[in-house]
Amino acid sequence: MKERYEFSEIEPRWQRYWADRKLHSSGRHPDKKKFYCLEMFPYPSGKIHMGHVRNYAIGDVIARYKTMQGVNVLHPMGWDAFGLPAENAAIKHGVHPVKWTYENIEAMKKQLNRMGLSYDWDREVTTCSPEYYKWNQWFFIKMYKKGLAYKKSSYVNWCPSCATVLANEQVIDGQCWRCDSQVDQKQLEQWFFRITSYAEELLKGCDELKGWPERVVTMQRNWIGRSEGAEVDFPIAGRPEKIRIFTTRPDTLFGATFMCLAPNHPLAAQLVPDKEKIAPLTAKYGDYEEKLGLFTGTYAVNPMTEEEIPIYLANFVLMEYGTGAIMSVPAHDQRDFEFAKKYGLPIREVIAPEDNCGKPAGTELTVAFEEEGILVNSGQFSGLTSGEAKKRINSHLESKGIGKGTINYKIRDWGISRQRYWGTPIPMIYCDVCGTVPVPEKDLPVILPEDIKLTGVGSSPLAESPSFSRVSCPVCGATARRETDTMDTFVDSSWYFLRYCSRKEETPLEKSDLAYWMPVDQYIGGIEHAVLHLLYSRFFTRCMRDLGVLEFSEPFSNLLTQGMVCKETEKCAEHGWLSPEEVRDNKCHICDKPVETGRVEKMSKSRKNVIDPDALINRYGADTMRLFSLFAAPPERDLEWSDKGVEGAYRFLNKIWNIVRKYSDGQQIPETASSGVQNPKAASLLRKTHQTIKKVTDDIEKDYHFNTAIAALMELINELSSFSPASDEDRAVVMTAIRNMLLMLAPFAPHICEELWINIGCEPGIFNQPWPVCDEALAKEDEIELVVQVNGKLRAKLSAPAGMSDEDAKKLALDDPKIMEILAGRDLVKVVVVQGKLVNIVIK
RNA sequence: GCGAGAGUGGCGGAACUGGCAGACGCGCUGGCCUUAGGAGCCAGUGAGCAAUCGUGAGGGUUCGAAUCCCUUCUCUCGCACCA
Repeated sequence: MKERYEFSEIEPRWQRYWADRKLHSSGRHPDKKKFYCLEMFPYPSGKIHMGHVRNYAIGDVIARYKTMQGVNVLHPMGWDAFGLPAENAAIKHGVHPVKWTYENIEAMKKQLNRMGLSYDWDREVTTCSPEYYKWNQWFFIKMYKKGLAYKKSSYVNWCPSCATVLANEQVIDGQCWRCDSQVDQKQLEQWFFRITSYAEELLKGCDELKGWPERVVTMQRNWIGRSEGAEVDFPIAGRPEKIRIFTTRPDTLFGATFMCLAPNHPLAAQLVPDKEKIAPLTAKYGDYEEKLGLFTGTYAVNPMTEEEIPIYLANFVLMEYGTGAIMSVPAHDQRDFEFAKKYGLPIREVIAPEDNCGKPAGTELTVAFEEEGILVNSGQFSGLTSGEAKKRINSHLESKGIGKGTINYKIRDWGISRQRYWGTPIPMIYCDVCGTVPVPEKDLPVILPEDIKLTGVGSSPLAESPSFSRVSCPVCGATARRETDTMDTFVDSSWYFLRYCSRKEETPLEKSDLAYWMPVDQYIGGIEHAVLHLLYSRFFTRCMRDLGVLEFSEPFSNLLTQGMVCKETEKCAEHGWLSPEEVRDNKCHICDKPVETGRVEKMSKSRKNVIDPDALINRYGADTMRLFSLFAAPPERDLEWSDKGVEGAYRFLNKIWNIVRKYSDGQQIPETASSGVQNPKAASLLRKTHQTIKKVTDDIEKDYHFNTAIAALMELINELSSFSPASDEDRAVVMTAIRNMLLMLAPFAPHICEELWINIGCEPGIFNQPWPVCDEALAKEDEIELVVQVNGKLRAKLSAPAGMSDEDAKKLALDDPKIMEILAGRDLVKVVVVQGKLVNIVIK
């Protein structure tokens, strides 16, 4: 065995070993329990960062641990390969997105393999390959036919100078990222997925997400934003139109003393033709610093009281929510209250607090009473509770044909059209004769053409390609035109986890494969996808279910949102942010000025507080990098990077190397697991070994708290290294400890464990070994430390036999000389005994 | 403003169901070894001379509170005039 721990020799060798034997290749074994372990696939930017390292290290430990538990594990990886950066690279450097993307994938795959991750690369998915996006198109057509994909007019960011559509991330402070021109909103016909049809189901499904962090579920609920209420039509005095409003408080209808419209409500421009007057409202639209209103000069009729009430335009009323118009009930809505006070509008109480015997406040209100209560001043409905009144008023509205109870959602339909090149072509054809026609299934995929010039100027890149857009109509054969927009890349990531389940090219969604592997047992990724990606995936899964592709609704049983990787920032007064390499002895490498150490923040290129995983592997090896990122914090919490901490992890691995070397002198010592070991120190080591098995297993099972699992292994090593065996039996205990320690450390630091495993004379392939099982009898302490408190304060620690009775414990404590001294001359009130742990003596 | 999470040594973090606060690691101190140490090994390390005091602050429940309850402060994240 080598004297030194040479990770740079060991790691590639074992990576080759795993790959050559296809050790991570998974197949169906219906008799075995399955486990689908999935990490969010990366965008192939070309380089992995510490966030990836942490994410994938966590997933890899779980996958390897489950494998050792004898579970059939699926652990795939792929590439979220469509997207804007490839297009930007093309515009800036003239590299074709295809070349750029595939080269990046190659580079990143190498990096991932250097980390020693246990992926089944046979199942690799690359979303920009026609083999993959063909199915995006297939789904799109299926959804179109079910009415779940439709077209409507919507706004996009438009740069007038580049004459192009901009993605949201290309708009910086309202300006174009390339030319700084002011960005306009332009109306375009675009494709949408009708996610609102599933709003109710997606919301109800939230209750089933028991394995998700509560805050993610809450964010999804808020995003869907369900509220129950009513829609009511208010006639306009002297005009034919009606104003439809949405309210969650139909019980307050009698208190509506005015109305407000959003400044961009379609009626606003008709009621106030002078645009100049509306401008100040538009300028402060949605700005909740102050409430601004403008009287339109027109009145509406409150359908309950028949009163004429003024119609205002108001900056706080949003066109995006509800109907863009509200009835204003100043007595029972704080916003309306403030508005009424400002503009001198009448305030009428129609709800009285229940505990006030159903009487209105009497004195003038200083704030709105927003709670529910008893109706007053409400005609036939007076005296009812709010809850009852809502029902009756809703049916009253319905019988009169002026409104009805409705449910409103914040969630909007999902706009998927992108006026970009590097995405899935939307498989639709526009024919002057037949109208909008889907591409026939047999003609899929609609291939993204490669002979395209990307300039960043002009309309959608595909629209500039006549060979792409000109097509004959699949129905009538007439000359027609293809849709030239591409799909949002969130479409790609909404079902990639399904694609991994099958290997066959032609049946990407083999039902039996999906039935076996899905749902994902553990999904791991960043919190930044709490809403969009995870919600879209839940939506897609339901659509597929309704298309008969699969038979479940929730794709991810358990979700772990890992924390960010952070590091302190360093800044030079003259040269700005500095990377770790640019700081020497706390001084700037350019000007030698002292460096200011800033707060700990998420690693980011712009703040230069990044660590390059490749450099780290070169210096310490993948096992050290993995170990540190798992040890420094529990997975769900933010991790603060520490160079010294990395060295600590490296030291730990070296320590293990040296211990194993000390005992692997070529001759094999039989191991033991029996009780009745003579040497008490050896017995203690054996006990510690089994206690560690229990602790490590529990820590992994319980919330994947790898940091404490690793700490337990460190404790075992510490005890192991301070033990000097004197007999064969002692040496056998040492081998038991080493063997189990290697098995438990293997998921965290797989390479070194494989290497040491063969060095203690075992057959190669530590991951073929079962996970160790704790022998409770051996783990049990035969002597305990009995803590003695007097009035809750620690006064003595006595050693006592395990399993002693409470009476004996009490006696032992009271008989202790030190305790007797304290108790002398005091009244004994009572004695509390905690079985096998503690005695608390209460005295006066 | 609303909602969620967090606050523990010099630092990252431990502490089961209320039962020895500070596991493990980093750093620091001393020693050994060494031509040398930013290597390795050994010992120590919450504060305080002590009695004691210590888990953001204040109160409460309890024989006993980092843990449960109330009040309050700070930080992080999410939502935010949602009618």
